[in-house]
Amino acid sequence: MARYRVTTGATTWPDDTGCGLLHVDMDAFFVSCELRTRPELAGKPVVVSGGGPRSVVAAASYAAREFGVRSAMPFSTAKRLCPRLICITPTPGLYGEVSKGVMEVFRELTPLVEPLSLDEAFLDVSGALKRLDSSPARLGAWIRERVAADFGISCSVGVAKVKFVAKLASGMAKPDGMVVVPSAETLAFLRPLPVSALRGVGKRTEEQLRQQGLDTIADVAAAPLSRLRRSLGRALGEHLYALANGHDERKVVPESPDKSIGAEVTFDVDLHDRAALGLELLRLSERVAATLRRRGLRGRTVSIKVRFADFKTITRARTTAVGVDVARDIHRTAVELLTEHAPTGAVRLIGVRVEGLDTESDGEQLLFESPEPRWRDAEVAADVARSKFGAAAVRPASLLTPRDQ
DNA sequence: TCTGGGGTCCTGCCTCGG
DNA sequence: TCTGCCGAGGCAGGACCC
Repeated sequence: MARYRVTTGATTWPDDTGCGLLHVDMDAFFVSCELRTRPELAGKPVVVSGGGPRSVVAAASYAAREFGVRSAMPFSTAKRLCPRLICITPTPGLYGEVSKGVMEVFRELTPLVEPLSLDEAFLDVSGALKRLDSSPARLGAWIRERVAADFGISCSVGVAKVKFVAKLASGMAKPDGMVVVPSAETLAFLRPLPVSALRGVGKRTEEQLRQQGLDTIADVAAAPLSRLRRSLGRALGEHLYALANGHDERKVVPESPDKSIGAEVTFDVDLHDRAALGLELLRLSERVAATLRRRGLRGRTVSIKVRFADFKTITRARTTAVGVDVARDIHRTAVELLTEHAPTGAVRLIGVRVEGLDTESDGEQLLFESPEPRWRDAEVAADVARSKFGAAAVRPASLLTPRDQ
């Protein structure tokens, strides 16, 4: 794969004709953000992690990765692998702020920027090449220089004809590199890769494919479509067959509407007490409702998620006639679901989610049906107070601690 | 190893109404 | 009036992604 790599300061450029898609991925993003104010930690094994007994690693520096530390790994495991590991707790707001700035740099090139998360985005530069008198690979190099100069963090870029190949390419470019897959070489690039490189193939599907003797993307590309449909289901079978043959019709979509908003919490120690769980549901409902109102959304379906001590996880949902964005309404439904439909037992995680979202204006007439519009006014007033005086400024009385009182 | 938190999408099952 | 069919929508669970 080394032949696709473009070295920094290159004077000759690969054939990138028809490669209008860039995937940009920040390297160890959360850690890189933190290191901007703590340069003395550069080159050391550092992770960003919550620090609680059940925390996992949110991001690991490349020095930490040399010890086998990976993101999503329990922090306790990471510490065992690397006893000298330095742990930084996440700084609220920091990553979003840096991300916003980086995305603005991307938009200097093209309005077709699709953020996938805080630290990565697809860019469709095909329409901008003429205007900028440039090529995709040159624009990729420009982005890497600008992000390093303006934000002090490195990023990796993949350049290809279709989204999923561009994303694979940026993964191979890591850290701090760029990989260009010429359009004509898409299939040759894909063929030797393991099936797990296909988007949508996780642990389970990989196992299933390997049991059928399909180990590489070339194997999947050559497999009969009917067999893939049968063994994986229609949607996934067709999806993987298309990807394996280099087809990915997805366009770069700058904005896609939210489908659901949720919040969940894992307790340091399992909770048994239903009253305590009810309070946690209230806390989570407050967070979800505030996010809904901030984004001008309401949702008709409220669901709860309960994970028990043995890791068995259930979800329960209820759809209402009226769209909600008020914590009191969300909480009421969540508690009903918990008491009426969830078995008792030690709980390690609880969550609340609101689905079936619509913008406030779409559901304006529903306002008149709302049983308690005054609660909404009160919560909106609380939003304003929080924005002025901080998140802890206003809370329901039931969430006050003895110290607050 | 002992498993976060925020999401999306898919599948299978069930119910309901035409 | 009863029955079967079918599509839509709700719901639960699972897989996956970042």
